[in-house]
Amino acid sequence: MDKTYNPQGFESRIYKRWLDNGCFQPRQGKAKKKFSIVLPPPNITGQLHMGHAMDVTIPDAIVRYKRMKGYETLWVPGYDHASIATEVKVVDAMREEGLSKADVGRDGFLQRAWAWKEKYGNRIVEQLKTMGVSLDWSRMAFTMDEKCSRAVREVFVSLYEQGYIYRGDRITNWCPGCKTAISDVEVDYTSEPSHLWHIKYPFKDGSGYITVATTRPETMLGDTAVAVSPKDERYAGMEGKLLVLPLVGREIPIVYDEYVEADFGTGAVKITPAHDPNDFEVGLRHNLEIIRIMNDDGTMNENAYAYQGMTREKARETIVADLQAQGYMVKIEDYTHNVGHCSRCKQTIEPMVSKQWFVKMTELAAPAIDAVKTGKIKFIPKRFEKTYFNWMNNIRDWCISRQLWWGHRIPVYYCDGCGKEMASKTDITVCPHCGGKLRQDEDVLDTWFSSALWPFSTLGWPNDTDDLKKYYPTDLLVTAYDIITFWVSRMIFAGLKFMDDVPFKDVYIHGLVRDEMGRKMSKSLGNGVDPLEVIESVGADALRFSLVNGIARGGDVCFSAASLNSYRNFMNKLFNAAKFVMNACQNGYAKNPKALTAADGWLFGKLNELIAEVNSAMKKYDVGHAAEAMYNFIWDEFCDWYIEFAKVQLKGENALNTAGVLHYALEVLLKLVHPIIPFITTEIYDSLPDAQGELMLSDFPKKKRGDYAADIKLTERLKDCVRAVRNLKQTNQAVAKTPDVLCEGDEALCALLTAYLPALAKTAEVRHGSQENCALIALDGIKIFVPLSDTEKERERLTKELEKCKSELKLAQSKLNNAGFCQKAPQKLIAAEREKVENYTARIKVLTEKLG
RNA sequence: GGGAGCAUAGCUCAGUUGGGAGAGCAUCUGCCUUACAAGCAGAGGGUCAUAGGUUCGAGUCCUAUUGUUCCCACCA
Repeated sequence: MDKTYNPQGFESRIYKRWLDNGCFQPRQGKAKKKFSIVLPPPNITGQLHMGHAMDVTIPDAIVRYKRMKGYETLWVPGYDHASIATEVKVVDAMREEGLSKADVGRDGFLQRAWAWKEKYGNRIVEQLKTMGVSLDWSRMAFTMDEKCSRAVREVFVSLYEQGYIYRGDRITNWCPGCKTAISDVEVDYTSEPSHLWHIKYPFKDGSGYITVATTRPETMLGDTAVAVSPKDERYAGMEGKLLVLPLVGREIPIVYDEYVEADFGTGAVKITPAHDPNDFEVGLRHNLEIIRIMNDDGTMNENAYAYQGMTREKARETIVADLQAQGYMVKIEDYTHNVGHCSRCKQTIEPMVSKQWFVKMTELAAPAIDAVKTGKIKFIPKRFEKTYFNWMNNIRDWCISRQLWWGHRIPVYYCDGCGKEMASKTDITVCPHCGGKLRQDEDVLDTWFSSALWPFSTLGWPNDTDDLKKYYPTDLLVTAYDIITFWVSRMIFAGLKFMDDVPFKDVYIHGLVRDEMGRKMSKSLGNGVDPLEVIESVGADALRFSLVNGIARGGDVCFSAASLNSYRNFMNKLFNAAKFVMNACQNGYAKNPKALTAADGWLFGKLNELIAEVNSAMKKYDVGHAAEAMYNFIWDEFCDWYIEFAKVQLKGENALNTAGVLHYALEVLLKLVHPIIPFITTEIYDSLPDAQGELMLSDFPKKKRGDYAADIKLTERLKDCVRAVRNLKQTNQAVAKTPDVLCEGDEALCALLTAYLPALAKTAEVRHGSQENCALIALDGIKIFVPLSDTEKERERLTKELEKCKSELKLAQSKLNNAGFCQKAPQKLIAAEREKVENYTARIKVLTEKLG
């Protein structure tokens, strides 16, 4: 072992050893049960960030715990092809060479994309390893590898043939930057100042006009009606009346539709079915013409009259100017509204009609809702079920086609000969119906289509593999709350549909990692903390501990340098405690240590309590609670108390046994805390005398047999006495630096004071007896006398303490005098209050006597 | 507009089925005690957002209010 804690010196060495020894592969254990879990696949474009670090630390702690508990444990790694994100990066890279997608063509582009994936895809994987994750790398999966692609095809064709997948003209969120449809969840809305333009739409018969209000005047070119509320008296009897569209001259009707609210704007809405989702619905109801006025890149198309070729922004500007010039503009109000932006390229989303593929969701969602309702799947914390239900109950059809090249190409073929359309699990070129030539659909699938299958595609489905039989359904999914809708809900319906069983039993939702000021870590703010830099400076264990601590409520975690520092210090503490133990064992130690002293028994008993607490927390996946309990135990109980006791005992006749107790306790603690901080524990365990095998493959500690209640009680009283003497020494200058101490009362306690007090509170010898001119410490069953050079201050202290005792006594008595309390409170509490009365009465007597 | 979370020490947060509030950091004081100064010991600091209610008893349960954060919807 090194002289100081130096994680850089051993973390990578230990990880390599785990890999070489195949420690992460499942093996049968004592529990005769399996525990399986899949990793949320990070994007191949990604660099490790704190979100990943969190995604990985919690399950790793749980997986390591289960493994040590004797479960046959499998944690499946993999990564995601990230269709749109990757395509954007590859396009960017090509642009630097002066090339576009059109220049290189589909095949050329895909070649480049795969090359890109080969080059960068592994980066995130290597970065994950520095976190110490015990993923079974031999089962590494990729959403576009052969296995996963086969699953995607199987699912698509099956859904297609069962009629769940259809193609249709629908309004989608069109991104003119990425030139593809994107799903609702890929749109970010921001509130932006703009205007509400009020425009005159004259009647054809010359009898005046209607004023419509709009936030997007450029879309008027595609208007095919004006809608009003049927209840709006201002427009009574006008249904079907024709208007003349300004600048265009097209005649459009007034329609009545419930969607319009009479009290907003002018009560009249221009209807542009091709460029607004609500208008589209109105259009369907009234059988209106759909006129698309923009190209895929957001410029105005051939339906845009004089404005053809202009950008959206330019067209708006020009149209507004023209309307004003021709007297159609009634007024322009300032107006703030929400504008959608592409979450990838940030361009303004254009709702636009286009031909897209959809999955019918209502029927598929029903069993998925049921699975959570009936408790087959549990969310932890439970409140996230509401998010899930809210989403699933209002589910809309899922637009699964993307106008991109990087991804799973939609396996639908069109025959030029007979015009038939078919989906196929394998690539086909000749029409099975007429022998004609087939064309495959140009679009690719939404990335989430393949990740929805992750829990079974990674295990080999649609083949009936051993992995699938053994490990599906998985036991747990750990992820952040921001992808419940994207991903969790889709895995659930896919699992139920194709595996006829839930994909996982528990969903552990954790919060997001924020910065010290509570802001989301983001590239644009530049406030992201790089986990790799953290590992470089303080080690992976300190990072893991700081991520795991304080995640109790599924709330967000603020990552601060201060707390990271305190966990780094904790690692140092553990390291040094281990050094002390090793030193103590140098001259041998008892292999089966016994509770020869009260302190020994106290430690055994407290360790037993800790083991129970950690087990119960880990069973509930409450890693944060377990971590906190161990932190406090190792620092306070083990280091600050037992090691100090041990320093005394090691000088005496029980030295070998004491060394054995230390050895035992350290081994138990290393095993307990290993799941959270695997590196440092392994490094120390390796150095422990007589350690055998890999710590991560060893059995989780069990309670030591024996009843230690009495030892615990006695030692806690000893601790009280030590603290009281320390306090006295610090607060009263009339006490000598190493005072003589006398005590009388409880024999056993007096003996302990004689043994330990000189070392722990820096006193001279402790003898039996009593003395005048002393500070008096009166605790339960014992009196401690410390000589004073000046008794003035001591009188003050005693008076204060007497007052305190009296008020405590009064409080306890008033509780016991309360009839309601005595009748309804549990017996244990009543007894405790009675004991208080006894103790305080005794102490008051002693103090009163002393004060004279 | 709909829904959810949060409000506790100067700061960041714990507080498990209701039984007299805790930690880390920061502050102050004393210690180089041979595992650790990345440490040890001691101390100060909170009307648990506000107002009601249930209860023998409320930080904890209920209602309302205020502040704050997030999710969903996307009203021209």
